[in-house]
Amino acid sequence: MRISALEEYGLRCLVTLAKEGTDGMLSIADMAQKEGLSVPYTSKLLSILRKNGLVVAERGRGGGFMIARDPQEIDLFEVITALGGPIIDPDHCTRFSGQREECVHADNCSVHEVLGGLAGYIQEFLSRTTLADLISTGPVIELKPLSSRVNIQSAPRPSAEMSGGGMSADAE
Amino acid sequence: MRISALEEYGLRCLVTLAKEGTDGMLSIADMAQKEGLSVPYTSKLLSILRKNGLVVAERGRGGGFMIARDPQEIDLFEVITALGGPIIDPDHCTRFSGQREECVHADNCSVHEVLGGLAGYIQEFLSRTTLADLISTGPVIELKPLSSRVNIQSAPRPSAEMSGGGMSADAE
DNA sequence: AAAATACTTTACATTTGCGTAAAGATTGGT
DNA sequence: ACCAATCTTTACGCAAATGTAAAGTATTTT
Repeated sequence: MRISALEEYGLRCLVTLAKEGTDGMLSIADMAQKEGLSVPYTSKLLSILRKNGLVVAERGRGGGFMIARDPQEIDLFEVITALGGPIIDPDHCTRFSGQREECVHADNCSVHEVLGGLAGYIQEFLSRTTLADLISTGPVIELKPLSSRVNIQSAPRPSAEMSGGGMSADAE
Repeated sequence: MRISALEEYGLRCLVTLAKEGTDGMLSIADMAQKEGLSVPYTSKLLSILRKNGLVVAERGRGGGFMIARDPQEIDLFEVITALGGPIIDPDHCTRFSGQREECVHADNCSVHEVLGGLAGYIQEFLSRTTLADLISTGPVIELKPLSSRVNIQSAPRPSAEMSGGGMSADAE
């Protein structure tokens, strides 16, 4: 359960483009420069965003990328989903079926249910935050309404450790 | 942003152990059987859970694994963190620094802030759900209070479950 | 048109996570 | 003691994600 590199960097690029306004344009080189990323990687990133309708591209001399819509009309759920795929796969149960064809908990799976609930919960948070919220001028973001924050990073971890992995996005 | 295999399967094993009660014991072979996983993989999973203090192991003939505490005392944040690492890395900013030594948004990073907020939000959800909530007998899990759900891929499922009897031996 | 600019696509190397396999260590029964 | 059951640890192969590289396509300027 963590943010993938594509999600992180892609969101950043989008925020940077949003700051340029709906008619401002940035080339791949510009963006790479601004974000401290390599040109090829930035290229891939913007390409994914374009294929998902979040930015529009213009080719040829003087070309570049532009945000596709008003930042207020782009929420983070759309962005994260575009870059990292769905929070919970539609084929969750076949993906995590272990050695069998079908998951042993095919029906009556409390784990799947609670994780589905979590996915919805996350979606709710992301949906009510837009790019516009991320480019407001204040030093600290004012998160929308009921964002009940909690101190993060405080679970005890006795020993040993492992890391979970991310997944990637796909687009046409 | 998705659930890793370790998180999914590890949580399932823990739930299965929780159903056995605080004095029920399951061997790796039993668990592999019950969960439809391979024996070596189950071994690794339970080993991680043990190192994180979520289960206790007993070696030798008649040995196996037992849940470490009352299911009511184990919340999902601890489980997910144990299996998949922190939602947001403490070294988030150096991990996602692009080509530079330090992230270009080192300070004043609205993206980092909102993702930190998301992590806290997720933690809040996971913290208020315990293993006990996942082994209740009702047809559908009753998620704790304010879980503002949104429709997503999780269909409600009927329930009729039984937990198989385990084997037992004495505790460590 | 030719050349320069800039996006587009495909292919590839590297790293990380997933899952398997095999050898080691500990306990209990005979 | 010895053997069998069972957890423990380490090492390995495979697949997916990360990031790079290079060749291709479109547009504008001269």
